[in-house]
Amino acid sequence: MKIVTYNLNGIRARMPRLVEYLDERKPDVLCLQEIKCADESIPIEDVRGAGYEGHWHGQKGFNGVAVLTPAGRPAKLRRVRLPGADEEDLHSRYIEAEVGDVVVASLYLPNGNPVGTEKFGYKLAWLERLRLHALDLLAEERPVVLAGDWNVIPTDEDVFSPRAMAHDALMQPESRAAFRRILHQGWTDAIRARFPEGPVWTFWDYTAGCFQRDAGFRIDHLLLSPSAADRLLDAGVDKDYRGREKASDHAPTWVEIED
DNA sequence: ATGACATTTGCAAAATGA
Repeated sequence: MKIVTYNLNGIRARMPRLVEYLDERKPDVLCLQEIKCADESIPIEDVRGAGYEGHWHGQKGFNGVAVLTPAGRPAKLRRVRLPGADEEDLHSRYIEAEVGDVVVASLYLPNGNPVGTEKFGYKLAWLERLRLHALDLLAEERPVVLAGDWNVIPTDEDVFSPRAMAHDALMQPESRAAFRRILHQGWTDAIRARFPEGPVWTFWDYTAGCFQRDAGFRIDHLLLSPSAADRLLDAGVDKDYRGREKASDHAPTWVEIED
């Protein structure tokens, strides 16, 4: 079972890449982020045409997440948005579904820049809400995959230049500590389990020729619960999609677990 | 410190991103 997370940066602008990906890689589950589109504007017929169906949690202009599965093997929707006191949070950043015996979440963490503003506070608060929900998910003692754009660079190994990014919200000590607090509940970072060291990038900025000089970082993560980690077969990044025409700034990042 | 570039909204230039 191949589970993929792909921050599209606009589903309408990215339809050729999305359909291509479904055709070529045929993922069992595709978690999308930043579809930047209200539910009623999603090009759903083109997704159907590629043989997929989805649960959508869109938003006009920005954010927006989804979980796609092949038609005829529908996922069962479990929830949209994170639980928590923050009922005024209208950002579409979380959706959770059940695919076979596996729970899969597609999440889009707040970026949090600039540091020192309410945006950074919102990021940390969101991570805390996610931490609490992740505990509940672990308590179910079943295979769970937390897949998405976490907007956290976990360590200095995960960025082309720690110095260049030193003041970015993605790698502040508070962001990293919050990520670790979740990880240390008992989750396995699938990419680091497969590639214990060295650079593995999932994002390359559009500016300054970052992709051409391979100046990227790792912010798209798939966290596996213990029983999902027991079934880990492989993981990777489909980097070639980042080099194609009209590419997203993120590359599809995936894990394969025993079916 | 700024902007490099990209997408969306709305139809110019601002908001958002990372």
